[in-house]
Amino acid sequence: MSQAPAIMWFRRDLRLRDNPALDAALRTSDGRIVCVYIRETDPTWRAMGEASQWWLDKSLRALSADLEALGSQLVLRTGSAGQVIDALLKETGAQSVFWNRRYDRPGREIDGALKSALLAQYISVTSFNGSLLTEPWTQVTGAGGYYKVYSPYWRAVQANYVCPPSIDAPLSLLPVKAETEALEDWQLHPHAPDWSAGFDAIWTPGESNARDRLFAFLDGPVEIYGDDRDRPDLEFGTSGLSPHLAFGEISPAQVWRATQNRIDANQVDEGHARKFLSEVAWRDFAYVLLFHNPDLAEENYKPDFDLMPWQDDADLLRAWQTGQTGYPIVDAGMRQLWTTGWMHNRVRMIVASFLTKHLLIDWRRGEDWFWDTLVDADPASNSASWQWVAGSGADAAPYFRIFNPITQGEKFDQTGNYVRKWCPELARLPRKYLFCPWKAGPLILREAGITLGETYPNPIVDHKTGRARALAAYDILKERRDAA
DNA sequence: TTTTGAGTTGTTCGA
DNA sequence: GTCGAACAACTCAAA
Repeated sequence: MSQAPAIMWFRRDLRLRDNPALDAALRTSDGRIVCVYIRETDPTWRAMGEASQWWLDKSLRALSADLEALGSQLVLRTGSAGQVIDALLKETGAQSVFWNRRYDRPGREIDGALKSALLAQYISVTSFNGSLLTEPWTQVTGAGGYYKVYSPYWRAVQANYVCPPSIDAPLSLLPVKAETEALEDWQLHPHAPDWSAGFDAIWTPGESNARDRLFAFLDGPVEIYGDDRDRPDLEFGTSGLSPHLAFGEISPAQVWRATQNRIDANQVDEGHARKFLSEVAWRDFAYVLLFHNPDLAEENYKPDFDLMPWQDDADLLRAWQTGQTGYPIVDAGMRQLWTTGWMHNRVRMIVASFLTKHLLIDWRRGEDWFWDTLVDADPASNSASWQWVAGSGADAAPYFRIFNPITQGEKFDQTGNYVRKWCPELARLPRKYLFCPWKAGPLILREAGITLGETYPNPIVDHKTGRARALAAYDILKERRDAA
């Protein structure tokens, strides 16, 4: 007697291994699983940015191929989740639905409503933690609230987290007939214009590539991660796992397990490896903040910041977006982002500080741009990190911490190769002037083939002036607050 | 309830 | 070049 099929609803968990919802669906259905990805049309949904859609396109392709190799298929549907799932239940006779949980407000609302509706029809619904180490409500302070400071949060995670045993991918699946839309028709690959030409050289979406990246990282770079993670001039200073994690092609539990195994076997330096795990836990921490502050992408975490005198300036914003600020480390970062869909973490902080402090532009403009252009754009990390830099966030940088875009370049782009790669018009400058070309004399500029204001912009704001103006803005903020 | 110590990622200035 | 102190005031977490 064959059991009824089960529906596995894939979201940001595009993998077959270590997928608790898929595993449970398998056990319920003897392998007769309807695997579906829904292009959701709910109006509360924040549409993915173009770079993320590029990634999604390739990731769905990879998942689809993996499922076909097991004898199944990936069903693609467009519509509201409720209608799509309802239709699939009717078409296939499935009697149970499985998914891994999400934590942003639209996602929770959609899932919660669907779950109630299905249970009312006696359809079984089971959800799992497939995307985080620990879920946002599990780490509780002595006073019973959620953690708002990372260090004690990390201590709690280390004390409480028990990494679950790994789950194998299904060995085989049975086909269940269901119509699917064609991925090509979704047109996820950027068009008008297609600015993704540089992505392919860096990224290969998909589960097997995510694992390759993890193990390549654990086989070498992790050994000195604590030092090299801040070096944008190194290709393998960081793991490069962020987009794979954002789409769930690999789970943080898999990352934890593999790293912990290396620690236990004394194959890696424990301090450096734990530093890496603490960065993975930062991703969880961002989800804690998002879960308890669903407006994190739109509203200041600290309401005081509603009084901040931001400046609206479309030209300055455009100069920042296009990498034409006249500060080489900032421009290098923004061009790397535009070309590859990714930016090194250290440089993200520098460009974010520059936008919100030197230019006094609202962090939401930066968050929007990153959301559209990052392949790893994540609803929790993106907003939590922008607010952290801007000073409006939880456990944020003190207001007087204004990154100096010259000394940051000198300190972290140690070889200068980062700026030389992304700002090739400056490549012939001696390192002494690489991060501040306007300080070079006319002879040096001429020898380097640079005409400031023509081949490379003059700084759009003077560092000292910009810093003083940002500090003055915080004074205004304080005055307004105290007056209120 | 009160108290105490601490808080991812920095910069500048002056000795 | 290198080093330590000052930069404010506040919130958080735990004793």
